[in-house]
Amino acid sequence: MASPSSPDQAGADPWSDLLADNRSVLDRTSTAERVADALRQWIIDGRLRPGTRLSEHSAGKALGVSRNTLREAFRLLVHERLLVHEFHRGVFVRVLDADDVTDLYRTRRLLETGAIRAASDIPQERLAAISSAIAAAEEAAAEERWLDVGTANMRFHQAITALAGSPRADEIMQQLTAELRLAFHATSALRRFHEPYIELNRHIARLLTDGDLDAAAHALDEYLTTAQRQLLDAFT
Amino acid sequence: MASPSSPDQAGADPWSDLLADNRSVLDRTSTAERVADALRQWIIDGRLRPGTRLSEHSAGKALGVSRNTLREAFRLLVHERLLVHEFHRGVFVRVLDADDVTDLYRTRRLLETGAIRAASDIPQERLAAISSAIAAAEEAAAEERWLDVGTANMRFHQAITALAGSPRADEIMQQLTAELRLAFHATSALRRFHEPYIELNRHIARLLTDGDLDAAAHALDEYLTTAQRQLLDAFT
DNA sequence: CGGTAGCGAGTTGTTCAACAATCCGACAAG
DNA sequence: CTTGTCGGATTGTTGAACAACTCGCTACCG
Repeated sequence: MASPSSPDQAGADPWSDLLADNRSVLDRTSTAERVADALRQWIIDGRLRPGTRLSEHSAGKALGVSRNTLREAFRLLVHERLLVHEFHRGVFVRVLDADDVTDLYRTRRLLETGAIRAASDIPQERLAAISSAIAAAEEAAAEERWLDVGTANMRFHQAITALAGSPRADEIMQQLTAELRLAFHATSALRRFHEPYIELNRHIARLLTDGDLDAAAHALDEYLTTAQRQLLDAFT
Repeated sequence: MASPSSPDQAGADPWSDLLADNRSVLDRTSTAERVADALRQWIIDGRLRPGTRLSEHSAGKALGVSRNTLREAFRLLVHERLLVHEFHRGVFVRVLDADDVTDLYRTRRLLETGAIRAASDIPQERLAAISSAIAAAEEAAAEERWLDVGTANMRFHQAITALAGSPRADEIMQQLTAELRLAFHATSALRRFHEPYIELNRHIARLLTDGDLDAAAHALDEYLTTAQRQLLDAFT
């Protein structure tokens, strides 16, 4: 149903656009991908703790999919570094070590400060996306929903990366932030880890709207350094 | 066989090193990954042209693996963007468009110039890796093996990225270069595309050894701009 | 007592066969 | 020339089967 048969009612122009949108939505109905989406969300939410083993048999039965399909989903998440696959031993939710955290921040610094420096003539909508993320973080903080604060905070950094205008950079950043969640959950304990950064985010956003890219990049660099140190300290 | 039971023969030290090497070789013997490696190499070499369709049945029979295993390999390469998967239609060797090329260079610029700027006190071995890549390119160029020139050229850029000292950045860069091969093969025709850049690479390497990071980053930026334009032009 | 060899249960790696869902080209009808 | 419709071919997904492997347990031996 909803077939493209219903014809020339009004001689409309904007057709192929609408089609392109729906295509991407309808096409992506693969069971393996949906399973991967679910698992990813569980990991990000912390419902699956790092180190947890995911047995193919039980996980497959729990999700109602076949073992083969589940394996396809596992492959996807292994490639995203959310799971690790040990040959003949199974897949586990990844547990990050200090080196991982260090590298994660190193890469983020590369991407985010690079995105700022590469940006010139920032479009209004990109600034709006940044502000929106900060506002969401503030709102969540006011209601003490710290997990959501973390999510909004990540959205802020993704919006920063988006300044580069590069789909690939965006995707890489998305993966990095998902990975970073593993670190948060590994340390756990700190529910208020994100709070102090909201104000800093505001500051950076202000520098960006003022067009002072260099100062913004510098502030972000410092931000990342202190955040990294704080996370590493919590790692004991 | 080769079990760690054989004990204290000689009080040898260099054991775990040798183990770590072989472990990575022996452990990762997954059929799917080996299939993916083979396919990846074929794509990079240009033996599988962009747009080629890979039917599960025939490809599986050709490689002597089951359909399920082949699917796992496909998933891997789809995630690396070397293949595209269209639902219920099959997998194809990816064909890049102009936007892809633009974005590829945008991301490279982010990573490579960022790596240079982030580097301070470049270790000797990293400089050696860069020089080695250039030397390999010169050698291949002298013998007119242009495909190898391209490979060496990519190695140069990977060595540049390695200045950041980030495993993740390295891996991202490796993926980007593999993807870029698709563009080269899509345009084909230009066998001498890489040649003029060897000298430029030398120039950048010299700036790096002199410690003039800013100039190096700037030169690389220009390099990428012209390379991008040239590739886009060849795209017609 | 310590270590080690081997057994066995459970899990993963891989293949195979089957069926449902879907795409594609061809052919017929308007 | 467009629009249904049909059938073959391919993909999506499942379930079962067997081989290969890991891990904990036990019994054996020094």
